[in-house]
Amino acid sequence: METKPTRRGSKQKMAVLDATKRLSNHPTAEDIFFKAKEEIVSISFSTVYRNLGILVKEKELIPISGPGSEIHYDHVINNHCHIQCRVCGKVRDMNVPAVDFSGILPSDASGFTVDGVCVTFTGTCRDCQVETDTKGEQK
Amino acid sequence: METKPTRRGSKQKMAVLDATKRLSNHPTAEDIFFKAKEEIVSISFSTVYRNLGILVKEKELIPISGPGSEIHYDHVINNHCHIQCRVCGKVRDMNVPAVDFSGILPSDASGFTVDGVCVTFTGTCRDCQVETDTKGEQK
DNA sequence: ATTCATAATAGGAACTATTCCTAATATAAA
DNA sequence: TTTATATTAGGAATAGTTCCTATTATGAAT
Repeated sequence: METKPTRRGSKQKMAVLDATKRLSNHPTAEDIFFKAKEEIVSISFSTVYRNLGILVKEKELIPISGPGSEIHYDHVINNHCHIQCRVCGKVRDMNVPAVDFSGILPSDASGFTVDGVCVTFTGTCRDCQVETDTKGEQK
Repeated sequence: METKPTRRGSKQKMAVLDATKRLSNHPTAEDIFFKAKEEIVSISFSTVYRNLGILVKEKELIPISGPGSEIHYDHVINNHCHIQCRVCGKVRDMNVPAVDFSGILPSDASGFTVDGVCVTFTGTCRDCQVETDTKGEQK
């Protein structure tokens, strides 16, 4: 059968994807919610979460999780690394080659099948370095 | 034990560290709480969390965060990779060389200072593969 | 040993991110 | 138009973690 005319792209789902792309720098679900609200005022948080989950399964987005509890989303789906600021939680891309997990042997993974890898560096972003300096802190 | 208790290592803090070591395989705060309870019945969740935070700062433990929301803790503090099962959340060590971030240039990190890296592979552990097969699923 | 200042505690409330539930609505196919 | 089903908004529920507070334990100084 050819293209099944199902509801593959509801307005809300498209709004979620668009919002993520327009924000462009690893937004959280909350960021995406407010951005999508600009298009569809009535959109709800659960709709955002549900569609984010769907878009991740469809490989339109990748989730990034680091030391913070929030999940960030990236519409750039090629294999690359991220760095997250320990202070403010901000996430940025890194210009270092991503880990290639295609060569990982089953034995290396102690019985696991491997389907992905998430490389997240941690550190302090420029803004937060400045703030720390200003306060003369060091903890 | 009869060693003089100092402020630096309260009974509870030591119980938290011991529990993590005895569990040995990347326990969550909850796992550690119940294990530590075997030593100190009255220990509370907040004491576990507070001491886990302290132990991480003191570099006695490292926190592991992956696709799931829970933080796992590792008492093996040398640089190594982990793999987490998408289905059950289990974490295991990986026999692949860890990413060496000592050569990361500031320019690569777009103004960030880099202080660590977390490499977490994702996949499905043997147990969960079996369960999936049993159910005849494939998603 | 008693007093004192303070570090650490237990317990629980509060918080945050996320998931779940349900009745209502929108959509495509018949 | 009718029907079956996907999707929705809204809010309740959950899970993991942090925060708050009165109380207790500790080491130092008397």
